[in-house]
Amino acid sequence: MAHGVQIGKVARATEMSVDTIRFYEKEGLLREPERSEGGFRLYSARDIETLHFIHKAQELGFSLADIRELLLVQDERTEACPHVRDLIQSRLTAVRGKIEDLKRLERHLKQALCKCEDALGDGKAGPAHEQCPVLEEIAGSNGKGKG
Amino acid sequence: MAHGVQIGKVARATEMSVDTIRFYEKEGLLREPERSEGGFRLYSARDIETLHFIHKAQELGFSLADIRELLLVQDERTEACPHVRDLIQSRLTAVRGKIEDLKRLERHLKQALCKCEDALGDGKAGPAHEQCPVLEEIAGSNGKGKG
DNA sequence: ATAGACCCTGGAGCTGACTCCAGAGTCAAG
DNA sequence: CTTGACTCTGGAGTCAGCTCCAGGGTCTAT
Repeated sequence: MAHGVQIGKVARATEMSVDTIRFYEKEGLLREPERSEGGFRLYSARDIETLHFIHKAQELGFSLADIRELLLVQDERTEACPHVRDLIQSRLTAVRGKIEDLKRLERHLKQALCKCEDALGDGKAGPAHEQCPVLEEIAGSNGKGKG
Repeated sequence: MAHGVQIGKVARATEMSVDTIRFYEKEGLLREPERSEGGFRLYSARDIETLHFIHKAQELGFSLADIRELLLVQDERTEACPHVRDLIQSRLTAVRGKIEDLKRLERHLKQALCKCEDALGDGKAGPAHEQCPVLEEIAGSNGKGKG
């Protein structure tokens, strides 16, 4: 076993599960590794790099489909950039949109939480409210949403 | 048909699909509405309010399971607040974490994009790069990630 | 009575990214 | 040679939140 590491070790090294690694292979993200005589997968350092790449790219919000493309591009090592740039551009736009959404969401939740705590603070030994103010608010403000 | 609106109209009013509304009923988010003689669902104004509530709560990032709870709490209209507060609190924490993640992601993507554009800018009529700098970077920085 | 729009049920299918399983084979150590 | 850890395959299952479908029934207008 001079060349290649068994899948279990790779799994431990990359903090992925064995199943996940096989899954990536099946999905075309990881090339088919060499095999031992008995048929065990034997991975090279390069494969482990690929797995790290996948992990990183995933953290950057790329889907596995995106990553498959990135990896292809990496292999062809030709004019990758325009395509990669577009991928990144669209990712970036999406991420920015999401951040805005979440900030709005955060504001709403913060308000809701304040109301909740106000209500709880004053009704110490026996709540006099008919209804939770937060629920009322979610229910109440019908109509606009996109603004 | 004095009482109740058919599902199609409700769908249009709430901008949900007919299937979605039936799905919410099946999932216990929407109570079973009255029926016409022939078996058509007939919704009341209150049902439509519930659907708006679901929509709003979803926008606030609550899962359908959360929303089911919120709705239950709403019905019991007793001491809802502590429970609701906890739900909101955990939502808020999650949202804040996500915002941080996304901001980090945004920075990375921005950097990546800059590199891409630099590379494209100079290799106008025939790229002299062996490899896209962005891909190299994703691949390169192995090791730390949580810091 | 009939056309056409609408609605019914239930059950399957979809997306994305895994996760789990059974039953069989392989490998390293003692 | 046996034990026990590891690996193999193929396929099914999971989660959330829908979405679609067939094969029928209902409602309304003419």
